[in-house]
Amino acid sequence: MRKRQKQPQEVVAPNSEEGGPSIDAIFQRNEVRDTFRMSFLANRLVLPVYDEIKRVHGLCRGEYLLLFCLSYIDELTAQDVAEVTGRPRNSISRAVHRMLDEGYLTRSADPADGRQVLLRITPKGQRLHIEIIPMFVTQQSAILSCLSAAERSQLDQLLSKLVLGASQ
Amino acid sequence: MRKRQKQPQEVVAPNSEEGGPSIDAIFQRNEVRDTFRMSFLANRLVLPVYDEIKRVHGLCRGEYLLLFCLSYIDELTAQDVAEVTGRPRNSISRAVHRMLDEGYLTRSADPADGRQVLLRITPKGQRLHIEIIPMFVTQQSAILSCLSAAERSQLDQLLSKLVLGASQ
DNA sequence: CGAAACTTGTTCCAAATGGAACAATATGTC
DNA sequence: GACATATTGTTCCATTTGGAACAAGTTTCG
Repeated sequence: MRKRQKQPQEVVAPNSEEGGPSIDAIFQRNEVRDTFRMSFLANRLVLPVYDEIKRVHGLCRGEYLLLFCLSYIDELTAQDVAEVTGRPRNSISRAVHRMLDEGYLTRSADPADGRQVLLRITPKGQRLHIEIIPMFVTQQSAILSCLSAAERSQLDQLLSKLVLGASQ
Repeated sequence: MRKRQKQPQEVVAPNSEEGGPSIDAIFQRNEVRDTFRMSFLANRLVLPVYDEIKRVHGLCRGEYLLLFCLSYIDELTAQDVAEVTGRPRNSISRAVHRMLDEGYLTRSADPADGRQVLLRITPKGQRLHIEIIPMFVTQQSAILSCLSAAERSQLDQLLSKLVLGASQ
């Protein structure tokens, strides 16, 4: 009988339980295995945490990504964040206003360019970031726990190389 | 001056151009590097192709994922697809109706269980899949082109292991 | 059998998302 | 300087998305 638990994830999951269709076929026997396994893993890493962030703190993904960026770089414009996160500018704009209202951000006109507005994280925003980041750490550790230290370092190097190559 | 091209991507991109904030900081110096690099890569692999699919064929991501699943497994219920793709059932339901209207799918009552409906891909759906898949292949090749054959095989093994571990 | 509990697919609704057009400012070129 | 062009942030609107409730069918277990 079909009797599997729902798993929050994207694309495809291997499924070894009897009774269901042999879903491994999707993962094993397709032309773009790497693409869909990567997508699957990314979503496993990230989606449960975004759900939790929304549940606990009421922030949607775009809003948290804004906070995340500003946690590592002192000062950014909305345009910077749009480029960095790859989201359209209007989404950033919305997120900025929401985060301003909540007091997680400050905004100041750029004296050098009247079009731009400089964004900075507030102490309140930093506290929120510090509260949230452990969720990602936990999730990442769980997913990576099946790798040995050597394998993890391999993965680290491969990801570096790929990200560098992909962002030219 | 800030003069970078917009790149379609998620989360964060390293940015080596002078003038902008040193965005590498986000990628290099954070506690969940692997998570965000993986997310970045997944989106680089997948988003431009989904955009193209929508532009050319008018299918949204959920609709294409449905087609994708049925291309590799003969017969699935909506519930199966929901589990496999990790999307909520109502999204699948919508996608199924849309794809039925377009003639990419067929539906037949399951004689063994009156609640379920069995989905199958049509020849028209298969033709569409065959037309789309090369886009993913091209994109994946481009992203992986910076790895040697040995590194690609390393990556393959690591992804297998991770996916297996992540889907228990 | 029959009542409670569960599963499947659907509809309804509210939120998130992204494209397009827009006003304000900057830049480039003559 | 003046005009065309580009950039930034915003608003508007249509689409996508996901949670919650629901009806119909199935299973469990007394």
